[in-house]
Amino acid sequence: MKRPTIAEIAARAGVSIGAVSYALNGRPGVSAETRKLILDIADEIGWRPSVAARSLSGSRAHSVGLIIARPADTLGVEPFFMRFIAGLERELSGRRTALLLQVVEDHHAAIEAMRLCWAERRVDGMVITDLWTEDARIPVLEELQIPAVLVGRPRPDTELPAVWTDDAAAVVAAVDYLVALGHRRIARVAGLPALEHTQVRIAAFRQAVLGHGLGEPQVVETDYSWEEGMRATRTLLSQRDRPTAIMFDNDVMATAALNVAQEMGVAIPDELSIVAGDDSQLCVMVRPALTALSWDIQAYGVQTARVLADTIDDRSPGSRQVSTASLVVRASTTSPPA
Amino acid sequence: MKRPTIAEIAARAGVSIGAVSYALNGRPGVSAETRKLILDIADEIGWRPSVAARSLSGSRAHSVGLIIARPADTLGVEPFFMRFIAGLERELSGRRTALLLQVVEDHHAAIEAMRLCWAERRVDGMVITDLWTEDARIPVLEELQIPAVLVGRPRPDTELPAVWTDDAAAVVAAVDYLVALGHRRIARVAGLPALEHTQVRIAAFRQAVLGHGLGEPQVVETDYSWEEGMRATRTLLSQRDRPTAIMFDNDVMATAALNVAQEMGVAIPDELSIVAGDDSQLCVMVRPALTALSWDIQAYGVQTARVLADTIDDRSPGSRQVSTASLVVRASTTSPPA
DNA sequence: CCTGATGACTTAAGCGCTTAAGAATCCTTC
DNA sequence: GAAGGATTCTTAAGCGCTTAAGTCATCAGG
Repeated sequence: MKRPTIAEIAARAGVSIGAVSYALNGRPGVSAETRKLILDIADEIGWRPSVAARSLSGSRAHSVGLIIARPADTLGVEPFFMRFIAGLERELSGRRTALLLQVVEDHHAAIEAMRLCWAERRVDGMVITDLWTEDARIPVLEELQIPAVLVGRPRPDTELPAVWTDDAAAVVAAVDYLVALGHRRIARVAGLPALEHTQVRIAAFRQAVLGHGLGEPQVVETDYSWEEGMRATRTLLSQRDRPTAIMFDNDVMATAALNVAQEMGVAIPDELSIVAGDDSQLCVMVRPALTALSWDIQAYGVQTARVLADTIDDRSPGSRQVSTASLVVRASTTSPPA
Repeated sequence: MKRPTIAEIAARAGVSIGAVSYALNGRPGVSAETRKLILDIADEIGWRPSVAARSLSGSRAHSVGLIIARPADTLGVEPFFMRFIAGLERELSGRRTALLLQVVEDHHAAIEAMRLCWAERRVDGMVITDLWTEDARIPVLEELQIPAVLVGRPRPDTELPAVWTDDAAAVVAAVDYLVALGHRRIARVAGLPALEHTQVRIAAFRQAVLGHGLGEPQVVETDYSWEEGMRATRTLLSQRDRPTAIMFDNDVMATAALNVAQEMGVAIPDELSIVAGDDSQLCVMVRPALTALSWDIQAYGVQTARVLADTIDDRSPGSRQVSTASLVVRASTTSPPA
């Protein structure tokens, strides 16, 4: 029941382990005949290389790391990560690379986890999500020279490749849509202000609204949670000149808004249009179903894995953009009340 | 910029690498003085053991595997896994053990992934979720003698330890609650019939209903998805003597029911009471908020990690039961119409 | 003072694989 | 027919760590 090693293959084939290694790795130095014999034996006894051994000599861990920094209870409802991970996997499994997942409480713990993971040589590279405007992980990645790919737009403060989607364009499209419906007072409930993409979206939103000559729009910042979505919506709807449309930075908060509106007697979509910043089953589950910015998260994961693999192999892939989100119109948006 | 090794520590401390190894592992054979010196140096140069090297000699990978078999798009909305993983991590990180996550399409692929993962010596053990009544993974685990823990009740077909929650008791409690409210026609929308816990819950449900002298109850089987939740609800509500209460096997389907009911003009909870089988933010997000069976998934993860660690260390921990789900009453249940 | 135990190390083998360097064989080529 | 070059292997070192076995003081007991 011992797991077979190349030594066993070598013994059976009557050659040295060196020859076996060459054969199995498709390198020159063995005749076609011998190679076939070795491969056949390996196949027969079900041999698989020990990652530990390969890592030790080849100095490759054959794994990549993903560290998610979120308080545990916020996790789960956000469908983003599971989709993204599924995408990563789809690409990684073909490359015989494993995904090491870590869930930690906060940014600080994430950096510690990163350092540890790297020091223990557990991974060859890392996927960095939830980028902050000022992100303390970047200098650490550079200091330790960790191959990594940023899930977010390319940054001036690093050479690290990024995989990104044109958030700005998507936000602009949504604003254009609302304006075309006749809305003049459009507000935004943004996510964590420390996150880079939050800022990008806010900026795009402002520009779009100003571009339509609608004056400085209102933007409320939150932490992406259900609770803050409720709070923000309440704040916005309690004002005198309350907005006729609100764009939310994710689907969870948009759902929260639905409840607040009901509670406050604000009809949706007749008195208030709502756009969710992420699309997921959640948007279809609620009534009215939510108009949302929909993007292919799994494809995002696939691309990310590819760029990371290239980075690890020193093929410096450069940043890559994936398709822009598209607006899926459902029942939560319509023209504003006369 | 090279990562430090024990050889460097040995050189600096003026001792052999053997001594360093003993000191760092807290084993006898070095004086307190020398030990302190070594530890200080290790700390100073930021040494961390290379997992690869430890794995090779110690024959421990210091990782455990979790393989999730779900079509990618079903993933995400179900908050279960993220919570569960967060629980696993909380326990594992303290044990310097990493979590290797794999997401595959189906059961068959899961078995392949298991075999590969084990053959490559990537993990020391595995967490097995979504157990089937007849589960092809069990014989494989036994054949390869893979340490594993089953997330589900102990089984007669294996010695593998299980971490489980008393699903039956929870279901019975929910039925009792509905009966106490006055319901006499209670139906159940169950999850995947191939899954073991689905069967357990169905059996408990039947028994409870029969025990109250309410006759054979109606049970519809589904795949846990939103779509089938809709379909099942439609089926149940289109009958002549339609149920006055329905218990769903998860939160997603219960949410779907809310929509179907609205669509069919069935008032909730006045004309139909709904109980969700899982609790999550989702249950609070919808209107009316859903009465649900709530259980501490994170704690489940923690216990699972513990039992797995013990299994790996050969401390044959035996199965462990975690706290039973409790019924959280919200707005979706009330007495049946007169 | 010698014996035997104990403590504090060192030595060296080994985990399973990669890979540079060496050896043996065969084929060219002038 | 000898030198040079391929081709096909073997040898052995090394990756960073663990650990059984060996060495050498030191010290208590008789």
